[in-house]
Amino acid sequence: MMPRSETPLGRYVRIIEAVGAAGDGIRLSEIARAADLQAGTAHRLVSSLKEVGLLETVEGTRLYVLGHRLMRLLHVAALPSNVVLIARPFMRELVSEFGETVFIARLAGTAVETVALEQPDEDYRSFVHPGREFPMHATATGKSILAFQDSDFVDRILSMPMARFTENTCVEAEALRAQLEEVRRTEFAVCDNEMDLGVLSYACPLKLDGRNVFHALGIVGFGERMRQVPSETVRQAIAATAARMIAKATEHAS
Amino acid sequence: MMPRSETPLGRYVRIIEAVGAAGDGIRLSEIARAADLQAGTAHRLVSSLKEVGLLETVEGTRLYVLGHRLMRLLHVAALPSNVVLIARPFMRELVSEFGETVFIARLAGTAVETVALEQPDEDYRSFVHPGREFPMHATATGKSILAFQDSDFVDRILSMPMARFTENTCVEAEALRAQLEEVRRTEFAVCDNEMDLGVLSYACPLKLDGRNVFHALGIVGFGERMRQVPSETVRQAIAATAARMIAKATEHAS
DNA sequence: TATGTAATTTCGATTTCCGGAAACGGTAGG
DNA sequence: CCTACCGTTTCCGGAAATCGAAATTACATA
Repeated sequence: MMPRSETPLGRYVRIIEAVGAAGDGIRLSEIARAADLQAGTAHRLVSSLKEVGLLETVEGTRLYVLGHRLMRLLHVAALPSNVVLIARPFMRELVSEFGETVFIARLAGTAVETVALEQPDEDYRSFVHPGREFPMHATATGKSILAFQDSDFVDRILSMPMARFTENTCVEAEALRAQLEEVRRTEFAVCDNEMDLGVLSYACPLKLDGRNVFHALGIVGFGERMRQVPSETVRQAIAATAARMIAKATEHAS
Repeated sequence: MMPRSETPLGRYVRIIEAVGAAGDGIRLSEIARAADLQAGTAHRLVSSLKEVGLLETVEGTRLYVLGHRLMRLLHVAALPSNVVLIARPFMRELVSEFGETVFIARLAGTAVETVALEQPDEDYRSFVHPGREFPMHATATGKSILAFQDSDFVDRILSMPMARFTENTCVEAEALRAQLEEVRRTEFAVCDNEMDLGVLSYACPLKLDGRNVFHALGIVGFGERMRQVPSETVRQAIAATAARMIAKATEHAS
């Protein structure tokens, strides 16, 4: 028999991640495939997870979803939701400095979701709305967040089919990995014509708890207008603002 | 040796919950006590959890916090936070029907946190503010949420020291359990003079994902004014509104 | 430096877990 | 009705993880 290479705990976690990534229910066979387990083993592990309340089956079906206990942990761990309140004045500063839309996005599922938005008073149309979701591979905020996830997660995202929105949309895993490496180095991401035609956007990661990156601060507008300012200027401005926001948030927490 | 009474998985989860509940770092000895484990065992389990990225130690100390992998899982699993956007018009309906403040609270740590608020135009002072936290044992929203958690969690909350804000504040575990049972039955909770003097509030649970309760819809105002309407009328109104909100949210999700 | 507490490591006996394979029941589709 | 797939349960033998207790080491802080 082949020697065991992994601890049981690791398998449990992989299963949970597979179920979480699926979002709206996943079947046992898919779990087994995603976590690279044999059917019988997968069934036993999944049953244990269900037993302790980390997984559930949705009523009447054999689809697995994250369980009550895990969902509660999510709330108990109190993901920073007061961010928005703290962030607003900082975002307004950027809006008046550059005259463009400024927003905060966060990791949600396998995409990024807009959670806060400030825009110039004269702007009526905007590309982002609170609650709107964007793919990670074709947005500056998405790349800012993805760059700071561990490689398992990045692999999963990059192996999913990626939509091509424009000619500029990069859908090749290796090229994207290079972009992410650059983002890690500079803590700055660009999305130029990759999502909406004519739209340029910059972003930088937000380590709201001083440790992990699940949010990003972005600025977005028409490329023609945005390009009148050097990107380095924007980089410095949003990086500085991000730093002050984080300082405020951590001070607020203590 | 005594036979093992519990599966390792259950211990892992209890440890994670203990760390999550602590919020800003917890020491090994406290974990051992909270999860009812001997020091050596706790250390081994915690090390395994750290190994797979579910826990971390905060830089330079021996305090444990939830790890990157778990935090990401929580973000991945998080419901889209557009709840508030969906809720607003429904909440305004209730505001104009009763002329009182209406709000949504959610489980946050071991308390409830206000996440949305609508109040009558003429009201300047209010008892709830977005971001403000309230104890679970002395608020209608808190009881609405707590009533639908599993008994381990309820035990943990009720065994924590509970503040007595007024003469009406119930701080006895058994009496509170009875109240929770009533809330489970009626899906309706009352907080009469238990938190702020002269203030009466009602709430009902919100199963936003159709399955779990982590949010509650509440209405609050001065008791004198509020009591002019029969509580049954309020119950029916907020229950109906909650149902419509959930319908909207789930429809929106699909 | 002394002293107590917390953290970590060691130990052997025991239990659990693994993969592989095989069998059975249910269910959907042809 | 038959077939194919999925989910579920069972068996095995060996490898690995688990347990509590006790011993050792690190860390405070007096």
